[in-house]
Amino acid sequence: MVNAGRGAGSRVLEWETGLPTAGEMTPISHQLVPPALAAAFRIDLPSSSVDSPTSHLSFRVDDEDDEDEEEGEGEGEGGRADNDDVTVAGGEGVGGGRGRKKARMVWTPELHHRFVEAVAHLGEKGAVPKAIVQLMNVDGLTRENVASHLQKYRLYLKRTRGTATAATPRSPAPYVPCFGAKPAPDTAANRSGHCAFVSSSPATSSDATTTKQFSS
DNA sequence: ATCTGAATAT
DNA sequence: TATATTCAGA
Repeated sequence: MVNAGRGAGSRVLEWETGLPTAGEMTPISHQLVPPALAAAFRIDLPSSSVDSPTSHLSFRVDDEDDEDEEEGEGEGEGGRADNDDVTVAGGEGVGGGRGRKKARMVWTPELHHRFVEAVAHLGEKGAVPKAIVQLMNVDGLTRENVASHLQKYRLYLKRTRGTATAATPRSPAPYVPCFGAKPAPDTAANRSGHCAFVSSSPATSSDATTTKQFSS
């Protein structure tokens, strides 16, 4: 019931402009099993029940000093507070930073989501790495990281639009092209227009690997 | 100096 | 293979 009519093209314009706001459509953290019900059934949940959308915004980097790349599964965060600041793992973050080398950055879905939102709010015009990095406010994230990802992002958008001859049965494209809209005004309040996150991956249970970057 | 595109590396 | 990092050009 998604693809119904494909005759009117101008209808898409309205669709783009009438997109819901982020806060209006962020119930991604919907719990399949309510705590009360779980308690009633004595179901043992992983532990985390309510997690904020922008709480654990931190990407893990794989430290590959030697040639040993064997990592264990590190899972289990305990305390969580209203941390709006995003931090990056692998380095100190602020201050001097004496870090190490440059590990491979892992663009976690949440991090990528922030990236997409930043780009969407900046607009096609001001979607420059510098602005994105500053808007994201991610400690540890450098422009190179964003630039690289931005390149991929643009390519993905181009691909999605270029392949429009009949149909696209190859890539369902989990993301919705945000480029093309957003005039990027300076003083005007950016309100309408948001990147719709159509995740068509219900996942069996607890799957955090829903967003698999832009695959071909 | 920053941004974009392509090549390379893992 | 895919993704991230790095190089090189505008």
